[in-house]
Amino acid sequence: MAWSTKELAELAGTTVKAIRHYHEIGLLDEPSRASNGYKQYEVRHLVSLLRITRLTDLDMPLAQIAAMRRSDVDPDAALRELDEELTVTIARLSRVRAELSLLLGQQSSADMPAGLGPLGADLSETDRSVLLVYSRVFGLAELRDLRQNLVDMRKNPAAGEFDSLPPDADEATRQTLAEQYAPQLSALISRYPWMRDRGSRALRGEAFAERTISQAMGDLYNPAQLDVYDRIRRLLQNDRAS
Amino acid sequence: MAWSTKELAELAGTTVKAIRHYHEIGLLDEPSRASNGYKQYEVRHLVSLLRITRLTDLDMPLAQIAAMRRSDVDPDAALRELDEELTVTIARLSRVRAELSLLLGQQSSADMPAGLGPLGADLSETDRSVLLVYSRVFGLAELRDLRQNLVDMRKNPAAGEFDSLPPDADEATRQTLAEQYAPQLSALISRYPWMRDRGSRALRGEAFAERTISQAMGDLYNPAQLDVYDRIRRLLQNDRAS
DNA sequence: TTGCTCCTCACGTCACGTGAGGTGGC
DNA sequence: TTGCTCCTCACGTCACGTGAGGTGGC
Repeated sequence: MAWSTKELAELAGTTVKAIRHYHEIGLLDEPSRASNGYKQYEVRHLVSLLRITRLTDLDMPLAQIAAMRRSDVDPDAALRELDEELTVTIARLSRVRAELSLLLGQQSSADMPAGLGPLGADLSETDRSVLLVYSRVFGLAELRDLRQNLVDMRKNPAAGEFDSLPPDADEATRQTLAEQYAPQLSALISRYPWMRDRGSRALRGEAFAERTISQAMGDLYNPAQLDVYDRIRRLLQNDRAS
Repeated sequence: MAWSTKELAELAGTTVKAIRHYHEIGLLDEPSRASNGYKQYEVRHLVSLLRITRLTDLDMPLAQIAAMRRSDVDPDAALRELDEELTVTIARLSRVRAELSLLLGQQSSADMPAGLGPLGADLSETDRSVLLVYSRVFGLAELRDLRQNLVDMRKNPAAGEFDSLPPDADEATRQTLAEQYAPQLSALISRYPWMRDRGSRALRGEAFAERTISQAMGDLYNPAQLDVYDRIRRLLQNDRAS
């Protein structure tokens, strides 16, 4: 006339396997057995099980339920702790939802740094990669300036040629490209003066930022393109020197 | 000059072990190795990894991220699905918090059925067990009536004697006890008429409710106490018959 | 030589779920 | 005999974490 495992599970609104699991970890006493080995649950097991399911419904870990049973822990303190964790979790999930709705509402692609909002469709894949790398070493404010930079540079008439520049482009071509970009970059640096010593804005130290960025450029641009950057840099230095 | 696993982890705000895990499940390509076997990560790995961490931060399962990568799934649909799950989760956690604050604020003990609020301190452990069992086969409204019943019966002058009734109590004692309880129970049944055919209120069928309750009583009361209940029942039947 | 970093197994965690294979009751 | 229930392993799931034991660079 006692309850079977399945009946107990039904009564408690849980599963047979959950009950067996509670037995395994010693959280729930095993009942006596019938002659055929079937478990015979009594009210005391249902009472224990209901306490467990109630607390697991509150997202309390089984280990903590066990601790409460051994009275290692003040029940009230455990519940308060649970409540604090819930507050944190809910806050996090709400932030996640907010970010999701940003991603969904606008066309901001998922492989752009968070916080930049939409825009990025006007950039090449290389540009987006550059932005992503920069996002790991600079703050959001710097990132916005850099994105604007990249967008403006897209509009340079030489942009197409730079993108498709073959690795073995000859010197004249590289120099011409550099000269086409130099005035624009000069203007950009005047507009965003911090770029002159961007190291000071680096989040994790100047050395790390420089290493990270130079490696990224080595990955993203071919030798000819890198040389164009180098030539631009020298042109701007001469500019300031004169 | 490439990034080490640790550097990549730092850049992406994750751990070395997470990266290795993504390699294992084929979610992130392995980079080429240096002569000493060290991994050499490039920008493309950082870009891939950042997409992964961004989506895991949104609580997207890795399997789904993989599906998105294989373009098995529409990214937007995946994000919307995520959003729906978040809505559900947040709602659940908020309900949990509400229940927690009930448990904390009032002195409602954790081994009472949920929804009954406080009160229960006036009941014996046996009574609380009875209520718990009833809570699995009756609705909340019935449960409230039953609790009131138990509280009222606590006030019966014979309550103490019933609780400590020895299993081998003689017949006269049992009969006297039954007669002390009968009028009160009679009044209670008039007050809550549904109790006369409680089976019709059972949530999961009358047979199940009857079996559950009779087994619970067998567990909770000794033979003498059960006999008292039986005698009360007969007294009430005679009452109605006359 | 010492301390630090990188590597690869292999096993652990959490709360169960999912078969596999066998037995008992009607 | 058939179908249903119960039982016990043993392994799987999810997203990694935690050592163990070995090697390389300075």
